[in-house]
This record gives sequence, structure tokens and C-alpha cells, in this order.
Amino acid sequence: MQKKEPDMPGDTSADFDLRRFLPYLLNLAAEESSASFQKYYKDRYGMLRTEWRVLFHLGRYGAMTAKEICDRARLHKTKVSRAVAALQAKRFLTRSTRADDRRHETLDLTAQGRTAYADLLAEAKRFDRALMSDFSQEEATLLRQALMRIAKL
Amino acid sequence: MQKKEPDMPGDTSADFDLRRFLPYLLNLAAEESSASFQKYYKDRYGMLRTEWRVLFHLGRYGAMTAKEICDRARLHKTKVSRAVAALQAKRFLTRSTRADDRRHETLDLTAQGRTAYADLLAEAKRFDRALMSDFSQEEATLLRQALMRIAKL
DNA sequence: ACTTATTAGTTGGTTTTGTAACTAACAACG
DNA sequence: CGTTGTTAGTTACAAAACCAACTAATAAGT
Repeated sequence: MQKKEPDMPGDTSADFDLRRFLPYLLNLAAEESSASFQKYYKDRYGMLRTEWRVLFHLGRYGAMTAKEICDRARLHKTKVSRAVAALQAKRFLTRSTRADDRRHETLDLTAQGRTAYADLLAEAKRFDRALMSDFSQEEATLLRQALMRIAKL
Repeated sequence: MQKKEPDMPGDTSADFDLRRFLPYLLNLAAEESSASFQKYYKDRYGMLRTEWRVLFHLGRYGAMTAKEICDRARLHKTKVSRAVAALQAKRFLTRSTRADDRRHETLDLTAQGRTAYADLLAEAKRFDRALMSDFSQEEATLLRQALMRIAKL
């Protein structure tokens, strides 16, 4: 019935290496690098990945609405909604309904939130430097550009 | 209180661009590329990501035990256990307890499973070619090597 | 004005994952 | 043998993600 070495009739496996398949490889790399960085925000602040992303968006780019975060961070609104609620519970941000359009809520970090951001920012920088130290300047640039192209950024 | 442009005292945001932060960027790229490929195995075969990975491991590297898949694919045993159950329910694989050590179960694709594999393999190849066509040969090689290094493969 | 659409955001129910405890089979050591 | 340890794999329960339906506010069309 089946051969030990799987040589398919028609289309062959022979020239396909799963570990070189980009979606797979990207996921492994993403998981690996996220796993290590996750420790920081998880252990210190009990944050989830989406919460971290929201915190960083507000910290880096200033006060904005949940919708803007959705668009910029490519996150679904339910995810953002829950992350915002969690960050608010941690007293890391405040919400204020906008007077001109009461559907919008402007989100803004509290002093506490900004402290956490600054702390995690320092870690992020350290982390990025460490990761990038494995690569030459040219490699790093090319890698980032390639990833941005794939991510359609 | 807070400035419009968030320039932190001490450590500054100024030189930090979230979209260049590798764990973040890798995740965006991984999500983007997975999302498109996912359609194939999800729509045609109702498979989940882990199921796809298991199928491909068996298809590409031949019959093996769940543990071996765990190690090779870097998946937790519970995930694999469930994926195997799902693939078995779809009649894509069979399990056979090994005579010499009845703890081990050798997993093997059925003809149906091999057909699905061959189909998805062809898609994967097409998909990879399309993705890689955006890059020169050198870029593609460098990208893969960089990702493999990050993924610790 | 009044009906209909859109938009921002939330909530509820289901699916998927993660974690830890569990079973079954074997191995190692007294 | 019989205890203890280890390994392969499953299961149960909690946490998280996903999707669809929902509210509330505004805009647009008649």
C-alpha cells in the first residue's frame, strides 16, 4: 500500500521542506520571540498580549480611541474592548467620552500606566537589541523590510 | 499633566517604533501569511492549524508517533492529541499501538489523508512561490535563515 | 421629522487553548 | 517481585479567542 519513504505520485513531497515554508516558519519565529518577551509583561503586570499592545500604542503614539487602536494594531474590536477594560481595572488608563461625538471614547494612560509603559519600553529595547545582535546591520534592515512587506505594513 | 507628544522623562519613546519591534512585527507577518493559507485547509477540510501541521508532518516525513510530532513541530502533547483525534475522525489517519512498547502509537495517513496532503501540498507550494516572488533569491535565503535562527531551528 | 444605515463599542455563547491532573505501560532498582 | 520513577498519551477544568448579536449615538435619505 504505502511506501516507507513518502514519494507521492503526481506531486512530490521531495522538494518541500516544511521548516522552510514561510507561514510555518514565521509562526515558529513569532512564537519563539513572543514567548520570551511575554514573561516581562505577564509576570510583572499580569498583562495579556493584547493588553500589552494597547498599552504600547497609547504609550508610544498618545491618547486615542479604541477604534484607532483596532486599525493601527490590526486587532478586532472585541479584543481591544476587553483589553481596555482590563487595563482600566489595573488603573493603567482612563476613558473619556468625547463631547462632539459621544460614541467615541478617548483612551489615555494614567501616570501608573505610563510608568508601566516606560518600564516595558526599556525591556523591549533591551530585548530588541539582544535579538538583533545576532544579525549584521544589513541583515537586520533587510529582515525588517521583508517582514513589513509580508505584514503589509 | 500629559504632553500631547509623549516624550517620557528618563527613557524615551522617541527612538522606538512599535512596527519595527521584532516580536510584534513577526506576529503581524505570521498572522498575515497564515490567514491567507488557512483558508485552504479550513474551507476544504475543516482543519485547524494544529491539524494541518500534524497532517504535513506525517505526509512529508512519514509515519511517526505523536511524541515525535510534538518534538519536531514544537507542539504541546495535548494539542497534538486533540489534532490526532480530529484527523482520525476525518479518516485521515490510523493509529496502531506498537507491539514492542504499547505506550507508543504509530500514526499513519490513510489514502484519504494522503490525498488531502497532496492537495494541500500543492497549495502550499503555490502559496510559497507567490510569497517569495516578492523577494530576490538572496533576500529569500537571508529571510529564511534569519527566521530559522530566531526560531532556533 | 422619521425611517434606515453606519459607526463605536459591549456582551453572550461557543470554540479553542492552556494547565494540571490523570491513566497505562514500561524501566530501574532494591 | 514490588516499589518508585518515567514516558506516551488522554481528560477535565479554567482561561482566552472567535463570532454573532446587541446597544447607543450619529449620519443620511426621503
